[in-house]
Amino acid sequence: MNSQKNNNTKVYLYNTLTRSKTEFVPLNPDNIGIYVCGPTVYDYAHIGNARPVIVFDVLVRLFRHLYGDKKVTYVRNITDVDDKIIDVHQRTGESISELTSRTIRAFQNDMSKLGNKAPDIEPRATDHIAEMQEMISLLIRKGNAYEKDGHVLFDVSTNSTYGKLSHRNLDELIAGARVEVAPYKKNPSDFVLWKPSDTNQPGWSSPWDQENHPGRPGWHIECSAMSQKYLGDTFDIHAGGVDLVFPHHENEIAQSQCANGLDSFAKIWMHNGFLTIEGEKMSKSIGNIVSVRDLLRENSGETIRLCMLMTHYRQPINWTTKSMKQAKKTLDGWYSSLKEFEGKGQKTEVPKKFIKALADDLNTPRAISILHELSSEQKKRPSQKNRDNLIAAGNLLGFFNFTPQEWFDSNEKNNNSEIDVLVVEKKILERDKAREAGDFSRADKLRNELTKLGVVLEDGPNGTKWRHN
RNA sequence: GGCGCGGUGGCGGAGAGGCUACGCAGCGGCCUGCAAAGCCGUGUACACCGGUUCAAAUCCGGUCCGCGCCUCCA
Repeated sequence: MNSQKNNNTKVYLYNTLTRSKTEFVPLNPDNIGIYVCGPTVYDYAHIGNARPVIVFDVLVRLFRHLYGDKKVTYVRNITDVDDKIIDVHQRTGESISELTSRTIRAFQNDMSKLGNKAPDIEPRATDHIAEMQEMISLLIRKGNAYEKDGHVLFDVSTNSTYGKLSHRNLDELIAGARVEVAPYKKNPSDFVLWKPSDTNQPGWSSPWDQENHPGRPGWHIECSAMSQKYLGDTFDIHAGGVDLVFPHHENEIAQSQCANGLDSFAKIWMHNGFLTIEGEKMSKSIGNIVSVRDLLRENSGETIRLCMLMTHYRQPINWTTKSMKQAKKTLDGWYSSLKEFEGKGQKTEVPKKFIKALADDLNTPRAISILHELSSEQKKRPSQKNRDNLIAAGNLLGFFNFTPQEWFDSNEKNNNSEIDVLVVEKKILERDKAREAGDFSRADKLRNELTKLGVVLEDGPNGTKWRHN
């Protein structure tokens, strides 16, 4: 319905390339291209993997709202060839194709539960080996890459602008190199475009095979090849976690620009901040990896999403159960303000200031404060219009996918309580009788019993309602 | 060592030269048989030291602390 939008909301985005916030001007307002680095599929997604997905889902929603549903192409890749995948395969014996397709399904399922819309295109690296090989050949022909012992390496010294994204210069990189220099590298900073596989590793035949030994691509080349295929040589936005700035994105830029021209490739680079768990880095050795799957067992996807969006995307975020509780409480409040005038909602314009907050480099915390305002307005002066406003704004962030009834009912499940509804109803009836009879001490006793069970009673003009605490 | 980010009230978290952020919690009140919800009101803040300015949490310099990347980890 909103395929054609005209509006004059200016969007400002922080660009890692320039280290500044500038007005976003689409290369082509009829087709805005966004490429987000997706997961390597060797294990269930953890909460850190979810951050870019949620954050850039909001960006895509905003763009669709401003420019029209059909005017945005959102690509998020899937890395399904990688040494970590091979490791898991060799450890567990599960075939690589089984492991990756199972993990992809789980990822898509988890992300959808977090309120994320699927990307338009979700290309898999292994479906694009030919495109990668083509780009590698081109780089060799142009003199930007060389072959050595079955490896193809990118020759960083041929790229005068190398380091412009991460603001490093080659001399520093060489001087500060902590990595052992592989014997086949001309320069310590050269990186692999293609490498030979052992017999027990997945491989594809290539022009660089030695004695018919197949090989596999290096990490960075897939994003260069796939973004080019689906978004063209030059497109609007490339995004991912900050940790990808170097070397991944730096290397992508080097490959793509050497292949397609120095002014090609993504115009704006966006990076979300890092996430820690209760103040510590998430790591296997500490054993504090929090999977989305586990969180979803006890929390609604909307709660997790709100918790994520309460912090601005470029800020570091510390993931705690405390902030999850606060997010849950906030959503309870919003949903309870939606109880009135339920039913025939109307599509309304999303309040301007809400859009403006998001258009200011995705300022979700400010957008959320406006949601509070709208919710409070609805509590003070309930009306269909106020309700619709709150819903429209919330929807744009991916909230309010439930009715209030569904929302509060699901609390029950998430609390995984063993509250017996019949017992509760019976006690409430007893209490009502006691109250009518003026036996308030008995009424209070019954209330206390229910409180202990985690049931909150709300006496209103239309009788007593109850909900889970 | 190099590159980069950050330190805001009890907690979470925006803002970025002068104007209440906001939310949670707290406190006082209204309402209520009592509560809950809701409403009204309210306190506490910009790591430290200098500087620029009529005015600095916001700009500049320095110090301290925390974190990330430089290891195909988002």
